[in-house]
Amino acid sequence: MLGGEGESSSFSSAKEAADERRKSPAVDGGDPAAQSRYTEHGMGPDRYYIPPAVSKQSPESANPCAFLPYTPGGTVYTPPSAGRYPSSLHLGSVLPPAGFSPSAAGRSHFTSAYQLGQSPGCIYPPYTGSAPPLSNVTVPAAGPGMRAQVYLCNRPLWLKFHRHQTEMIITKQGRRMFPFLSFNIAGLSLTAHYNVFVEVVLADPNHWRFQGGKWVTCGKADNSSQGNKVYIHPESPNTGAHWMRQEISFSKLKLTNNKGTSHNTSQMIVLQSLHKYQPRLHIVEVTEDGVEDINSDVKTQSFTFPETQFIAVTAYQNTDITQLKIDHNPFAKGFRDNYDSMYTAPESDRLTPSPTDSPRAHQIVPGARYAMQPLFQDQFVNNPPQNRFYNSERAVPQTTSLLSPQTEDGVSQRWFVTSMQQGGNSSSTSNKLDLTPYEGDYSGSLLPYGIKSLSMQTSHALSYYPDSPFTTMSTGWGSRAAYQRKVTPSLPWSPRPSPTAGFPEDSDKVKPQIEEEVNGTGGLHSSWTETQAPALSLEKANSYSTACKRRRLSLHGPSAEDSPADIKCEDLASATTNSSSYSKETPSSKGMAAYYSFYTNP
DNA sequence: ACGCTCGCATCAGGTGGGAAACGG
DNA sequence: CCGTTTCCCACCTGATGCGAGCGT
Repeated sequence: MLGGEGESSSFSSAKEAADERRKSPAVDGGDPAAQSRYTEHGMGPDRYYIPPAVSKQSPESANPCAFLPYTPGGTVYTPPSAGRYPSSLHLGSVLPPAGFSPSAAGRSHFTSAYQLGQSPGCIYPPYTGSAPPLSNVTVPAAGPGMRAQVYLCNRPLWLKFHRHQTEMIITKQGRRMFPFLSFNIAGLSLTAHYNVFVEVVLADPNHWRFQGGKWVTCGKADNSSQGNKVYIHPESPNTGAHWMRQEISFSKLKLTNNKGTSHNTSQMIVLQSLHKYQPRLHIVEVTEDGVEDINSDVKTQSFTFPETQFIAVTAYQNTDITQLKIDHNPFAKGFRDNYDSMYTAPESDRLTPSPTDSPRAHQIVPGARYAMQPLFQDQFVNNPPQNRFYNSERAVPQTTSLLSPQTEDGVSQRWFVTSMQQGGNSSSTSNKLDLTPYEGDYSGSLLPYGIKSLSMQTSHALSYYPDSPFTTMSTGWGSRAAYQRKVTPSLPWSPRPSPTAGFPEDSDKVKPQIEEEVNGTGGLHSSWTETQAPALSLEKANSYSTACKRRRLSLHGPSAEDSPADIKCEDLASATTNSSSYSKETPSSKGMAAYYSFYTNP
């Protein structure tokens, strides 16, 4: 995939562009000036985000799949002294001087009030149904001033954590988020340049404490926090085509409690333990040099996904969260206690974690991880494409209908936030994401949920990696091949050229891409399944059993009903009989067919 | 001889657990 | 004293380097 000649040429040009970009203060994380643009400067940390209250279903909600019933309304809790808009964003000259009032300054703030429905076949009642595939979604024609739509790619996984109140470890040296933020963006101008970054703001004005098995408020939050609150995506600035081409992952974003950290500030966001935070995605239109384009009507758009709220901790408090982390985070595989049981399927059916397994399988769904890891690793519930993690947080161009998981049945769960003005805030201060819509289906069909998620990730997730399984499967999973194909380590700012599409000139391919994603099938799929079944080595399994002895039990004994993590592979298999694909005897050759069955058989 | 593929060893970095240290 | 933070540990994965084997 990356080996193409055309590709290399595009890469070189991209590299040059990257070099140019590095000069841009806006993107060079190492440049203080650049940093200052987006880092918190005097803008108090005292900005709070109050989750949107449950809203009445919007008209769109009529079509559960099309848009989530959740409300718009994410509001930003603004202490008297705080500015209304993301304070941490000190954009200086780049941003309109007068406040960041969405309407006034051309900055829009969106919450996940709208989520792109997945499409028919969605297993979650609230979402399923007539959800239109992406193609049917009203996506404004790309162009300057257009409002973007953002999908939280791994929303299902986030929801799993959210149900237990997500916790994120913060350490002095910085700890990556898990789940991490991963988005798909649509509606940007193909040729315009944008900076994409995440800001983490206080979600509420309280200090939290884990007591009696649950989180309770304990005094007021310390608003004196200081330090960087923004993480600029390494590939910023880049064209809209580039951002829309594949998922945008923030897997390398690190959280720290070390205010004095002087290194890697561009990769670290400073938080305070026991405080609740709300990540927000910002998309700022800039000039090619990374300077905000003052001629643009819509300069900045912000998106908030309530389910990504989390409480920063230095040590996990809720064992349910710990278990979820262990179950889904490949790097924590050593702590899994049920590793053996996970691989009860015939050797031939065991999908080896490696090379696709974990890291690539980051954020996998519990059940999925055991069986279709490689396939599902990504977004669905979770898994981000591998290269996003290790090569550059960014995906590979979605060439062959890999763009989106929302294929066919549109099962792909992309939660989409569209232009929703910041207004309409609910007075509710509840920090809980309103899961009403989900709870029903979520708890009731949790299993399916995960499964579906898994299936979804496939195409998309894989697309992230230059050495995506899809790209290499045809020739086998040789780890070697995968490695060799990995994107050459490039400068952080290097725009990642799309192997198949030149950058950014090929932006016109984005559209077709979307269409592909909607139609979603790729010949690659079959080959993928055929080659992605490397068996888990017994040796590995054995070594793992040792680790399993260290098993840790949840003090609260998460009930099976509400602890997704407890769902075992076998459970999934049985529970998803409909989705025959999950059968232990599922030959890898059935792969894709089975794979899709997940979607088609809610 | 040269280039390529493959396997292995090594290293870096990520993970949660647990004990020790810290601080109110 | 108790809650929180820090540090170290074992484990895991991916990346990288090296040498062996093979074909041209």
